[in-house]
Amino acid sequence: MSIELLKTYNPKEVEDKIYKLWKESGFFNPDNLPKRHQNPFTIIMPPTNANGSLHAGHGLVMTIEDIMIRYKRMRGYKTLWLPGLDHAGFETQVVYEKQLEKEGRSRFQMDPKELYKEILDFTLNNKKNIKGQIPKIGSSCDWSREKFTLDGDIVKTVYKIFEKMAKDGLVYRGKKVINWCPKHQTSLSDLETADTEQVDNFYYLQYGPFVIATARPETKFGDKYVVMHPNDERYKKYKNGQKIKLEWINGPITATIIKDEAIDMTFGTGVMTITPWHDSTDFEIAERHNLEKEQIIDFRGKLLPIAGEFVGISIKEARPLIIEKLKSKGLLVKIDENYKHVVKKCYKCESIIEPQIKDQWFIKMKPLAEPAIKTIEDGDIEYIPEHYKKISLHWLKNIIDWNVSRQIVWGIPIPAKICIKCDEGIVDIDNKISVCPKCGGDVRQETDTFDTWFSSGQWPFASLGFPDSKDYKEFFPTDVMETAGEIIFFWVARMIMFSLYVTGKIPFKTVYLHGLVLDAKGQKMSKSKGNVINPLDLTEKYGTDAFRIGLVVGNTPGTSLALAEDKIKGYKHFGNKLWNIARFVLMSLPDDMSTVLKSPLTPEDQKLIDELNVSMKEITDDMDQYRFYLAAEKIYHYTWHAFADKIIEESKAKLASEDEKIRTSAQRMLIEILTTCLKTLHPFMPFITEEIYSKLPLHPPPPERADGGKKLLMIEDWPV
RNA sequence: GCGCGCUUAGCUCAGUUGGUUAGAGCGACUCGUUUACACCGAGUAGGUCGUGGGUUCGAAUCCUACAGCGCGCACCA
Repeated sequence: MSIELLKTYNPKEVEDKIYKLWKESGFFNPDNLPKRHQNPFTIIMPPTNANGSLHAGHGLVMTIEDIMIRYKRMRGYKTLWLPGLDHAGFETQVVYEKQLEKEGRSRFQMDPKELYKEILDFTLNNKKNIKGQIPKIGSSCDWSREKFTLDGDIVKTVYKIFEKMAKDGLVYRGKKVINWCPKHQTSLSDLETADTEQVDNFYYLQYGPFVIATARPETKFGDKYVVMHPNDERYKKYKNGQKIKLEWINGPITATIIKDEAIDMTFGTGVMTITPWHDSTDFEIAERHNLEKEQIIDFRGKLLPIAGEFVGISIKEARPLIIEKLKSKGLLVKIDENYKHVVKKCYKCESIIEPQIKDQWFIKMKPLAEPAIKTIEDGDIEYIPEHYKKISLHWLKNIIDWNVSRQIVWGIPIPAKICIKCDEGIVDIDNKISVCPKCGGDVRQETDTFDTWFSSGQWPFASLGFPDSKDYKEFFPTDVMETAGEIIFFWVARMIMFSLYVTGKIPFKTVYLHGLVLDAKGQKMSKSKGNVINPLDLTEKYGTDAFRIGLVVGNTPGTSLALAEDKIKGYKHFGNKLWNIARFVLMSLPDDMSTVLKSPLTPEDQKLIDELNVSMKEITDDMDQYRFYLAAEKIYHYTWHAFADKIIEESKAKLASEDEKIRTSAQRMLIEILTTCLKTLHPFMPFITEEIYSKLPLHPPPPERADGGKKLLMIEDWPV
């Protein structure tokens, strides 16, 4: 054949053209696929946070999911990959607040409506930007079904489910100790705090006849209950409820003895005073004994009037001053300077979380977790890698109620009214309630928004149009949820719970979890370290195909991946190798292919085809078992080191043979192996394979093709 | 404290249900410009598979103890 291909493959010339071709074919949309595509295969894309640009992790998500979808599409499934974008509540609000800070502004000086509008503009901008970036990875998702987490129908579903939960008694609003971030001025769920070990001073203080120990003297102003274990022999002369008078930080007080089994007799002195407003253990003790609770620290992290002379001072500044005073009063017994303990911090800004009592909306989790535990234990959901199953079960079995209220504007408003008189919270999705049903008082609109995971937990069925849509009926439950191992609790476990509760079905049959994408040295990427890799820089430099297969080969699910540029570069070379293989094969073929395609194979060539089929069987097996890291490596190895290095080298003699049978057999063998390699490589390297495929002299397209004869590799049959 | 991982060639990692001389990529070294490709080809070196014990005809693979590293969860003041 005459050949017009250059010696070097140029991704830039090819990629945009090919993506356009795919998109225009309509095959991203399952409804447009040819007749043979009957059984649905569905992946809901984890909605991409619309608060920045695509990062390396997105590159991995888009690649793995596209591999799954392209493979199943070629195997004849009716494939739906539903793309989505996420308003990403708190995450986005944090990003935006940082931007405000840089501009010397603050959200606390802004009208909430104005702030909301600004963040909305910011998000919509990012959304547009990201939508332009996703195709650069080659993602064959169905853009006609794209969803955004703030779409009207999504919000409607979320409201309905919230109302249902309220009716089922799964929602309550209560005064409990919550995690308060003093910087972000919102409560956070337990998952949004990070435990950090640190070394602090541990102060032993004289409290009447007792010595108590604390790391937080600034909370001790209001401590008027002293607690010990009922079985502690050392303190058996003190009786529960007994009053004692003692000198404390700001003068004489009367303390009450409380006996409670929560006390660890072996820790410290076995005696402690409690601060129920700022500690959940203390809160529980206070609840058990019906004790008074008093706020000591305000929501900004400053001391309240109960602290007397220290009022208005921040915790950090107050602590040494208080210790100084205690010392001068002779109440400081000793200081242990090596006290190792764990403090909770805001996972975004690392501010120390200040526990506070606050009225918040909670979801009762035990009734939701139990069916999920059963389903997972029954093996209805496959976890890849499997150990995530244990991790999930462990979390589900120890689950605690979920605070879903956030004091931020960016998110879905909680549809409820709050009674101004008695503080009752009333779920009101239709905005009809104007009088408190409990006390008859006036009500105000709730201003808190939902934890973003409350709505994303409902994403698989909400995005498909639960409960009445055709899509929901056809594509739910979905097949695979592919997402980051990091959000196994935040998202995966909650989707399972929500889905079972709302639809009675599992949301997906398989969970495939990938690890973190790290930099070449194996370090976590962060803007402050300056080691962030922009995936689009790599696709620009080495081509998208090289980026994709480089990301997948050797990357076992669940383990983090060091993204080395050299590796991507290596696969660019592979792309070029493939390109030249195609050039060689095409050069070796005659202009008229009709005899070649029907030509019988010599036993020697037949053996090569048989060996190819054995390899393909193995690769198909790996694909079915989600071992893409192995499948990719095998097809790479076959193409380069079997096909190019051996089969093609040996074919040169055959092609030069005097015997026409040997020549045509070799030609047929070459085109068949090349075609098979292209098909098998297509999920990993879609652009170059599609481009080469379009140049091959092939059989006429099968008659049932909906595309009127366009030879798109994308919908060809998978070999084997 | 409880739980989950990881430890294999200089580096990054595979090794699927235990089975012949343990693999790949990158890197190193030697040779080679043969007309598909130097983004190439032919070849070489390099590992007591973290340590000790056990199961087995046979273990990198299963069990157990220990060590080192990483991560998650937890209300020890």
